[in-house]
Amino acid sequence: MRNTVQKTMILKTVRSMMDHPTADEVYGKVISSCPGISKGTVYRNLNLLAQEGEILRVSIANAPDRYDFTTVNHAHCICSRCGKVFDYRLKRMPQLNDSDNKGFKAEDMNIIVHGICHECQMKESEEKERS
Amino acid sequence: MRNTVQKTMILKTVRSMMDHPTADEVYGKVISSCPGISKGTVYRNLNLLAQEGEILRVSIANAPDRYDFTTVNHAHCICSRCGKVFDYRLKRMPQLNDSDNKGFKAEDMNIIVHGICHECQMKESEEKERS
DNA sequence: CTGATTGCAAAGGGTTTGCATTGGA
DNA sequence: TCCAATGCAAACCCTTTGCAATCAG
Repeated sequence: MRNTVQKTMILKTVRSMMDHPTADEVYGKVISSCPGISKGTVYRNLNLLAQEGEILRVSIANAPDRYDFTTVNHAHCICSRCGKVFDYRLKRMPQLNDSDNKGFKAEDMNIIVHGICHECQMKESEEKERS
Repeated sequence: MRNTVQKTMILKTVRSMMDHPTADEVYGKVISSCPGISKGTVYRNLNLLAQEGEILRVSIANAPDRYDFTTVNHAHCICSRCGKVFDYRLKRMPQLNDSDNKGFKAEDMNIIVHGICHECQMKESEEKERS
């Protein structure tokens, strides 16, 4: 496992982006500090960094994966209109319990809430008023 | 909205499969009662049926979508080894609450637990013994 | 009749992978 | 030196889509 310029810059870039960027968005930003870097390298290193526990990969069905500088597990929500992803605050995170689940050994839990973000709700009611 | 033979058979097939089949698995089964049906039709009708609320589409990151004859929302777990999907029983489903989340209007929640199923755990310990 | 639905095949998006080349330790 | 990491492009998987033909209402 080597420390390449590319890997270092990718990690630094993800840590500077607080808005759950996609691999493509990370690529778009890292290319300025690391010209000529390839998309494949970005994908490879994001995966490596996630495996090493440096960043969190947030997989969302029917949408590109996101990367999160925070590695503590928490719920996310995604807006069905604009596709933006936010942290979602739950009163309590549900507990994993293997005993009720036929010996399934749980290791990780992903919670994704689908809905409409505040901004898109505003836009929507504006559009309704106009018509 | 028409009632075609294909749509009827697809619904009947999903209702007969209790193991969270993928679109491809539904196709593999429906083709015997409906020879010559195309994969596109299966995808299209699974989507329609999910929209109509007849079945539940379970989207899982980095894995093909599954279809569930039960439409009440519940958590699922997927085995990282064999890819099988099961229902996952939680002590309590977390509550959606818009008030803590900057006006995000939550509509739906997906919970996926990743881990190893009982069968694969058994296989794994067998393999360890053998070596 | 007529437009919704089909079969087919091609396109699509996001991600991974094979390979020759490069470069860190 | 030597193998891990890179850049590039092609392959990959799952799903959707465009189109002419078909068929249910």
